[in-house]
Amino acid sequence: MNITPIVTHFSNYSPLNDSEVLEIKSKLIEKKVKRRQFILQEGDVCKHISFVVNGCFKMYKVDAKGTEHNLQFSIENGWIADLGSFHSEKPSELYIEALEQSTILQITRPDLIQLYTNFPKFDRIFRVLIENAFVSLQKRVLQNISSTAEERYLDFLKTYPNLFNRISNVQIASYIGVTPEFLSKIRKSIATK
Amino acid sequence: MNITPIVTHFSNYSPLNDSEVLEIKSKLIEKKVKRRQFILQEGDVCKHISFVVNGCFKMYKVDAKGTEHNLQFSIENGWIADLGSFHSEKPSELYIEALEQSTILQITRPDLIQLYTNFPKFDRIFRVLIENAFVSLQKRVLQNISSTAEERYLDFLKTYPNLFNRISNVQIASYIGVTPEFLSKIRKSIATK
DNA sequence: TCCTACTCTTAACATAGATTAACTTTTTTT
DNA sequence: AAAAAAAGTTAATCTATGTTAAGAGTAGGA
Repeated sequence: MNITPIVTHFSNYSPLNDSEVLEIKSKLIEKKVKRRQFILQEGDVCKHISFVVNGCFKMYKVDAKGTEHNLQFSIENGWIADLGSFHSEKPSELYIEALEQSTILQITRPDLIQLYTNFPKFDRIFRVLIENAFVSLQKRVLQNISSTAEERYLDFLKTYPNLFNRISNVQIASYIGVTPEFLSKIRKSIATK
Repeated sequence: MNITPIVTHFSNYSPLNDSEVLEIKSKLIEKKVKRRQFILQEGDVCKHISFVVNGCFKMYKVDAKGTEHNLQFSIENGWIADLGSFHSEKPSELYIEALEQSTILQITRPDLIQLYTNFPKFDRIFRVLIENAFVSLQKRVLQNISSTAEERYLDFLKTYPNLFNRISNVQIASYIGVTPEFLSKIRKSIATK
């Protein structure tokens, strides 16, 4: 199990010493996930937070009509979990599915709590991580209530330049909250400008 | 300066000992704010996070057309700040304005960092606080991309029962992302069901 | 207490985006 | 390589929501 990516990731927030690296290593579970495979399904409790070593995931909700709505994508060096379910230990309403063959490193809730207790530094690291995620989400909420679909699409391309050439427009449409047909119309309109 | 409300608030996450209470006390700035007064305006760096002792605030963005879009409300025992600006120390694009005569307790960034350093417990407390805020925001994003305006309005009433009888429908409309005129239509349609 | 500014509602008309369905192209699986 | 599945596009039609404008009700500040 190669834990270099996650150690490097944490070190960007706060350098780790040897005992911290050992502790982390003892708590990580490596998992290989095939394209289209789920690591969380509606009704299950989210038992792990997952760090993406390589590959790509989407987290989404399926509404009453059966339509998927993408809440989040994660690629290399990102995290993915239904944090609400993970902390409340209640069944999730979300799915997490691999869009590509992927490798992840998972931590369970008891292990994460132990980690926080033994090394308060991880409280700090995860506080900063989640603060950043929170700020990004706020930006997305603002955009959802104030921008047109075209603006949201253009902003998506700008904000996630490493993602848009890797996932289908169907997935992007679901993320920005329009139908694939309408996104197609938007793309045509942009192209002919 | 009465700091009981904020001490009680923190104690809900993790009990504070005497030295922690003293440290907090030394860092808090009490501020009385009149209705319609701003504690943050576009272009200014957000210098404080503010705990609401009593009163009510809205945080919003003004778009190119001059329309306001409400990102967040905060009442008693809530926090309000543009966390992005606060941490990056870059100018904010947001306004924070009192909807009622209010009292707040503010902490500056240097003081907060000192607090984290002296008492790692606050890393923990704020990590949990922000995790909860993050989960709520995720729910809002999902709703924005998957629900109708009527569903979002009904959910607002359910989620914030202490707020809807305290603020105008104009403010609610701006929060759920519709015009006041359309919210009026929704309310009529609900009433005649 | 009055005045002014805001809030709420209604209605006619306009538009962004959804729906349905059909078809072609590309990607994935076997 | 073939078959199957998914992605992308187009167009016609429909619907949720926006816009503009006007009037009545309410509340906050002087």
